[in-house]
Amino acid sequence: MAQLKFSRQRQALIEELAGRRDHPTAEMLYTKLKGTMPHLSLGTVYRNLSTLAQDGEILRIHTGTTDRFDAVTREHDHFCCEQCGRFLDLEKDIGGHLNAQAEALCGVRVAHHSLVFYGTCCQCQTNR
Amino acid sequence: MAQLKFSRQRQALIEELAGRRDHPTAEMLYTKLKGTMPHLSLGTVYRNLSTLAQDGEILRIHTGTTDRFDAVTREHDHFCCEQCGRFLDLEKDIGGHLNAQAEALCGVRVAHHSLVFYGTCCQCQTNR
DNA sequence: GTGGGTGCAAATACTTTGCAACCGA
DNA sequence: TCGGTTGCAAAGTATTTGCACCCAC
Repeated sequence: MAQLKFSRQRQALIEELAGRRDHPTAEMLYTKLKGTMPHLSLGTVYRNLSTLAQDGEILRIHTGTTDRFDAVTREHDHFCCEQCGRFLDLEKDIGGHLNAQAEALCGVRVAHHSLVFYGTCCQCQTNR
Repeated sequence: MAQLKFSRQRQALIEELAGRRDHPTAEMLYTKLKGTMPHLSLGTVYRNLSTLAQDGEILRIHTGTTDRFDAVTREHDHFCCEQCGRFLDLEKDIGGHLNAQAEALCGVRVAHHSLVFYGTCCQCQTNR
């Protein structure tokens, strides 16, 4: 992979993502940044998010529907509400446990930041 | 949701899935069954897999790329090799742990069978 | 000037859906 | 017969990619 060159778009993306805790989708970031950068394109957003995620600068979280992104790369997991889509942080206190098991079973180390727990959040449970 | 009626296609799908341990994709099941049911369509496969998963008869596993399906609904987790796509079962001995944390944090119960751990399997690690 | 980055649009990958014909109860 | 199911094709959603132009170095 070649050397990264500075770009206004990537910089804005990094700063925007770092400033929020709601694990936005590519579309959400695009819509927000489009306000100040009218010519920004969705392809550019995806391109940069993919690059940054590959370089480990940010997290890309697969959810089954739309991927979410997270500037917090400290090891932690996530909870996704299957009803309302709310996406929350979970602290990680079970990493060692998981890795021990995965390693014993198939000789791997589990990638950090890779867990999403699905369920129904308290709000949605109340509304049922 | 209306009452399910018997169908050859759904029956074949259930049996095929029950007979394998490789967590096939919809496409893989379609290709296999197409051999004995030439008129089978991919839409039917997806339709039935979605129904069965909703009814809890089978598991639908989101992987970030193509969804995988599993006839084993006993509570367990999965490991996905990000390099070769190998998809393995992990036994579950941490369910209580996870649920306790999730419940304390956001008042939810985590859905069963929902975890996929990403990493690099031993084969792929050797080849690097 | 050169090579990486961008905008735009088209393409891709996966999955769902509308509809008329079909089939199980 | 009635209503769920199918096959087929078209649509939908999320993401990637080709290409000509642009800009950081």
